[in-house]
Amino acid sequence: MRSVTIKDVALHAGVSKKTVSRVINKEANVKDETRQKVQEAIDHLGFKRNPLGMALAKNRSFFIALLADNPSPGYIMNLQKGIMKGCREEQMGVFLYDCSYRSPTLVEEIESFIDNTLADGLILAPPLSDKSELLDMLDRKNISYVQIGAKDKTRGDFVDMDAVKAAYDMTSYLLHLKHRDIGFILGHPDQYTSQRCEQGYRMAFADANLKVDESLIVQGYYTYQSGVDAASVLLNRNTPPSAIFASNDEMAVGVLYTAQSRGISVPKQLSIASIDDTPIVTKVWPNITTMRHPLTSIGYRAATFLIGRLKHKHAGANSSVNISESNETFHCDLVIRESTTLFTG
Amino acid sequence: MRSVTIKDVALHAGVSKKTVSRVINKEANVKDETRQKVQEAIDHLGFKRNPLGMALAKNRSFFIALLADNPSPGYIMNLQKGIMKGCREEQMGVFLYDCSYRSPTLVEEIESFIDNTLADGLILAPPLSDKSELLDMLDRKNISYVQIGAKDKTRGDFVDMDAVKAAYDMTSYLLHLKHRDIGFILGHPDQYTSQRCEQGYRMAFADANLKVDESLIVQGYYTYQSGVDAASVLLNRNTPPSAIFASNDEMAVGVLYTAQSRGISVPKQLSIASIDDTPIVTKVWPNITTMRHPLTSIGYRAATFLIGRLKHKHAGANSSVNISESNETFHCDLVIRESTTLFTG
DNA sequence: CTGAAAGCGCTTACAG
DNA sequence: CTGAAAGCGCTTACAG
Repeated sequence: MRSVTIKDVALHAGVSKKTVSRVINKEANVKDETRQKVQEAIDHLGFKRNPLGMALAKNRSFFIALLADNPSPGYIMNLQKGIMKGCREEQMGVFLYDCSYRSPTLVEEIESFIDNTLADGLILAPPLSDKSELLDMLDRKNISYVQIGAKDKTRGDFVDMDAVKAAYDMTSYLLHLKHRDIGFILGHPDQYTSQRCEQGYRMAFADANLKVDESLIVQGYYTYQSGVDAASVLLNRNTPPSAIFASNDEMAVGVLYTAQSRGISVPKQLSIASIDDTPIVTKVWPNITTMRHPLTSIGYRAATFLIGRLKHKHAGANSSVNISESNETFHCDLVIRESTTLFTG
Repeated sequence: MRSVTIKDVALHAGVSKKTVSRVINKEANVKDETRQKVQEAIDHLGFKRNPLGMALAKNRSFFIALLADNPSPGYIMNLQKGIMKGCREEQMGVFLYDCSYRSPTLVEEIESFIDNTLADGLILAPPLSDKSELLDMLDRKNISYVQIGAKDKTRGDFVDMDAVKAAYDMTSYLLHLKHRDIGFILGHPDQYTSQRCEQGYRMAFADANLKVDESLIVQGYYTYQSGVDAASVLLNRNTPPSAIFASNDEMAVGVLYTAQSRGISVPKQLSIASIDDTPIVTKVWPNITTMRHPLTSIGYRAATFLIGRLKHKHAGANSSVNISESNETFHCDLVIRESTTLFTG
C-alpha cells in the first residue's frame, strides 16, 4: 500500500512538485488560485507529507530528546508533560532517553544515541545538565541543547527555578512556625541546585539573626533511600530536630517513612517539608508541605527554547546573527499541607 | 560540517556504494579482502550510517512508540525500562506518546502522531489496549502493535500477566491470615484486567468454601483518588473489613492514606494489599504487601515481539508465511511486607 | 563476488 | 508566480 506523495498531488493538480511543496510549507508567492487547486488535490487524495523525506532533504530529523537519569519518577513525568506540549505544538517528536549518570561510558552512549536517531536537539534534565564532558561532546557535534537547572550557565540555553529562594522561603516558613532546630538534607553534592538550596537555608537563618547548627545539615543524594538514611542520622541525635527540610520530595518521603516507622508522629512531633511538589507528596499520609516546582512550565519553556534555537540554526546564512542565549528562571510557591505545624516544644 | 557518507567510504575504499552498503549491513557474498578494505575506510573516516537515508529507502523508520495513559507513573516507568532495553539491543528508537484515554479525538490524535513520526510499530499499554476503535485504525493502516494486558486476544500480539492467579494468590494469602471480611476494590470497569482480578478474588473464596460478601466489593478506577474514595465507603460501614485488597498499588496507597488519616493503624487494625509492586509501595509507611507484576520483563518481551514482527513484515514476499501471533503470560509473585498481618479479631 | 542505475519523498538552488 | 534539475544518504532490482 504505497502512500500518496507530493508527486501524486502535483500530477493531480497539474502543477510541479515544487509548487506543491510551496503550498504545504505555506510559502508566500503562490497564486491563490494555484494554492487552492493544490489544496483540493491534497484533500482529495488524503496526502500527508512524509516527514522522512523532508528530514533527509533538510538534514534535520524534527525530533528532540529528553535525556534523564533522575531518581524521582514524578519529576521526570511532570517535565515530560511540558516538553510534549511544546513539541506537539511545533510538530516535533520527542524521544525519551534514560541513561545512567554513573555509567563510565555515558558520553559515548549518548553520542551513539544521537547518531542512531539524529535527534536535532536535546533537553538535559539534572543531573545530566551538570556533566561538562557531556556538554563538550554536544558542542563538538554542534547539537543544540537546553539545560534544566544548569550549573554552567555560561554556555547554552537553560531554564531553572530559583532554588535559593525556594529553600529560603521554606526555611523562613519553618522558622515562622517557631522551629529552631531544623534538620536540612542536602541534595547530591555534584548538583548545582543542591548547593543553591543550602545557600537559601543559610540565608533564611541569617536574615532571622539565627545561627545555623552545622551538625543539623546532613548529606543526601536526592534518592528516597538517602532520605531514609539522613533521617536516621538526624533522629538518632540526643536532641533531634523538631523539623526536617529535605531538598526534594523523594527524600522527604524517606524521612516520613523513618519517622513513622519509629512511632514519631508527623507533624505533631516532627514537621517535614521539601521542594518539588511531585505527585507522591499528595499520596502519602500526611501530605507533605512543599515548594511547588513548576516542572511542567519549565519543560514547556525548555522545549520552546530548543525549538526556537533549532529554527534559527537552520535559517542559516541569511541571518548570520547569533541569537543570544535564552534562559528563564521560575519561582516556586509554598504549598502548605499536613506535614508541618507550629512548634510547641 | 557535512558528515561522511557511504559515498565517501566507497571512494576511499575504491569500491561502489553498493559494496559499502553490503558491508555495513553485514551481508554475505563479499570477499573478505574487500570487506576489510571497506571496514578500514569506515574506521578511518569515522563513518556512521545515516538512519534517515536508510529509513527513506527502506520505507520504515526504525522507531516504535509506547502509547500510554496510565494513572500510575511507576507502572509506565517500569514498562518503559524493559521496552528501552529491548529496543536498544535492536537499535530501534523509542517514542513516548502520552495520550488521554478520554479524549473524544483519541484515535485521530494517534493517527496523526503516526503520520508525523512514521513509527513502525506501537506498544499499547492499558487502558489503550482495551480500545477497539484504536485497534481498528491500526489494522487499517497496517501498523504493527503489541498489546499489554489485552482484552481482545483474538487479534495481534500481546503480553500480559495472569491477573486471575495474582488476585487469587493474594486473596488466598489474606484468607490464610484469617481475614474473612476482605474489602475488594475493583479496577476500571473498561479494563479487562480488572474483571480478571475480580474473578481471582471470587475463586479464592470459592476454593476456601467461603461466601463472598458482595457489599465488600467496591468500584475503583485504578487511580489514587478512587482508592481514597473506595476506602471511605468500606471504612464507613458498621462493620468495616479487617483487610482491603486493591487491584493496584495506586489505589492501595489511597486506602492507606484514608486509614491513616482516620487514625486507623495499619496493619494492626487494617491489613492492606495490592497488585503491581511499583516503587511507591516501598516508599510509604508501612510498605505494602503486593503481587510483583514483572512489568520490566513484560516491556522487554513486548519490544521483542514487536521488533520480531516488524522484521518479518519487511522480510516481505520471500517468506509469505504469516507468522502466528505471539503472546506470553507472566506470573506475579507474592511479596509480603509490612501492611498485612494476622487477623486477631 | 561486485557495480551502475534508478528510486525512496522531499527540498534547495537556480532560472525564467 | 512557477518549474526542471539535482540532491539529501541510503537501498532495491538487476545485470554481469
